[in-house]
Amino acid sequence: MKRGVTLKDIARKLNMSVSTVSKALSNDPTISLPTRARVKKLADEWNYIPNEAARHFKLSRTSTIGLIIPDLMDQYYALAINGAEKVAGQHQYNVIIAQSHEDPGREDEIVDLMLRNRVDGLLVAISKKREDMSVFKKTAYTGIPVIFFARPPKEDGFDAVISDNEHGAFKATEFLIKKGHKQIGYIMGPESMSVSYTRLDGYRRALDKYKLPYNGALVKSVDFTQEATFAAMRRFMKMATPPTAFFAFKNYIALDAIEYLKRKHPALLQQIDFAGFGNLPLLQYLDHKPVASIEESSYEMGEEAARLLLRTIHEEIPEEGRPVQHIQISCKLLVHK
Amino acid sequence: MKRGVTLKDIARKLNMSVSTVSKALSNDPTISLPTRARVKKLADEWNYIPNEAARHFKLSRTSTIGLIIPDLMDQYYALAINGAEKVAGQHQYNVIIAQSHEDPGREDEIVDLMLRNRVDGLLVAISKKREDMSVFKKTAYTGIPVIFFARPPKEDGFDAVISDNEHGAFKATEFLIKKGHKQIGYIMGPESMSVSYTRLDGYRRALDKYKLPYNGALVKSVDFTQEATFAAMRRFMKMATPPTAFFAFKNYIALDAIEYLKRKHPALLQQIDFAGFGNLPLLQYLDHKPVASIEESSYEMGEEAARLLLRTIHEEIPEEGRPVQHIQISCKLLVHK
DNA sequence: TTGTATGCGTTATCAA
DNA sequence: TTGATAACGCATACAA
Repeated sequence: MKRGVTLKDIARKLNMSVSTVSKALSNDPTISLPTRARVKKLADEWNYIPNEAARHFKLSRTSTIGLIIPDLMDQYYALAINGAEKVAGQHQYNVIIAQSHEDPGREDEIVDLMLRNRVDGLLVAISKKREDMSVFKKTAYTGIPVIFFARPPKEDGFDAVISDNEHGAFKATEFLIKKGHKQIGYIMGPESMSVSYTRLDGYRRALDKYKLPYNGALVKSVDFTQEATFAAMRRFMKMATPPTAFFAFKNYIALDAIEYLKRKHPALLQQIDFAGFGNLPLLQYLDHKPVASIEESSYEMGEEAARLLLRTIHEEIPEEGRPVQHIQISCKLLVHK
Repeated sequence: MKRGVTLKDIARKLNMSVSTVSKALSNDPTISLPTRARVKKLADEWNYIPNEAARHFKLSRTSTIGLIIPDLMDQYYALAINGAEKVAGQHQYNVIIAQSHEDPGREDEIVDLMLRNRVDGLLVAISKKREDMSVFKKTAYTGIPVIFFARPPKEDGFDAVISDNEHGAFKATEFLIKKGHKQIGYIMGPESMSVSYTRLDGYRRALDKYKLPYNGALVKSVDFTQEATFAAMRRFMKMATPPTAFFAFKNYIALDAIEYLKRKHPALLQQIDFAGFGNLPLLQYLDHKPVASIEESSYEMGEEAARLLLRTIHEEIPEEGRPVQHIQISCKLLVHK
């Protein structure tokens, strides 16, 4: 049988009604066991495959959630997807994935596509450059819940699951202080990202707690290019008393900073410590690496986000009556070697 | 308007028929411009979102292709996805992604799910342990074309896009030979993967070409665990004349091998060269790294696979009459530093 | 230029 | 225990 066997085909062959076949296949107890068996047997022989489009259409429910991330190449998101998929699967939900490639325009299209496909809810790690949140307001308006994760929107009023960046930064800085460092630089992320500042807060709180003075000159923002990091390091190392340790916004940045030292100040390489966000599996192969990483539990974040979304989907409370929901996932300090 | 505005809602409000509204929205020239404008205006105001489930159902075509890979965390596949998505997008096809996590059972479920969702075709990088290809035969039987990529099935008779592993292995080995090495080990991948042998062929051809004898003792298979690689290295280094260079099935394996030397034979570290498959961005930060990588163009592979699939979908020739299609993507030799 | 009618495959309700 | 029927939202052939 080519072109999709349907219930009707089976019904005709067995001289029963379509509804009987439908019920038999879904194990409806009002259908006699022998009938169920006959139907299943033929369905199997004929390779019957239910048409989900028709089911969804009929049921006006897809049991599918949409997941939008900036970039699949970033393992951080890949891991979050795994977490979300696990939770979704446990509730018989499917997940469809799409990437914005950091393009807000593409992101808009994806949201539209997913709404047209009638996903039951949306999980979104927003693209870096998004300013206008109207698409998501429109989404909320249609009654499709949206949970943001990892990358919260700048604007308030949206449900979100993010890692506890402030405390992670605190822990990293504290670790360096406890190792005896008194002059600690913060290689900050882009100023356009709110997380850069959240981590700055944690850095400052650690300094405060251990009575170390805060010095603005010890904080330099970089984008994620190697050149920017090199430039920042050049300026750091020109200071009268350069930092003896650095807290890096991301470990990728720390690696570039270490690379700079390798090239320009090899003698200092052993004495200067780094700690940064993001645990990278390949770190173990490096001879010179950060002494500690702050690991964001992105798997757990994916799980939490999915859980929150499913809860919201099944919520009876109307959108308006519900308070904004925020969940923070704690970060782990990982000491290397 | 909650719960999905439909064409009917719009039609009722504007006192027209559903079909007029439908045509107006799809810019049918038989509908007058003013009517089209009125319809579009209200559709916009009311936030009309077409129900794709209904369209698919009606059109019995989803313009969607399913993409199944073992693991999203592997950037190799993530990149292939990007390539496939690009090509699919150019032909107004959507892509849905799912991971098997190397579990053939899960893989079966995914295939089933995708068939139920009536994807127009399937792109599959098969899970490592799959033996039984019956699911895919069944798929072919339903008329849904399947293109395998990256990981070809062992069995013959399936369309596939893979990288030219044989020639890649040849190039890596040749590079080591040209560097002056005469005793070159091959740290082979799992024996359950056909690629392991394909690369062995390339290795042997290079030896042949440069009149070096092939020695079975210089080939040791490992799974991807560090322990296995350590064990293999231990045996290699116990040989009367140990290899002075290694061709590694994967660079991850090469890194473990280097790690072994670091711990057990630090003196030899500088003299022993490695070359392996898979370029890793983080390689640049390593002090001890392979001298060369074979880069598989997975992006290009994704593109090719998608192109082949779309071509097959639009093919008029029936399944049976079509010869098996195979495409090879060439690999690039990348010398480091 | 617009409207009517039909059917895509499935499930749910109700009747037999 | 089974069957008839309607309905989900949309696109299309055909009629007006």
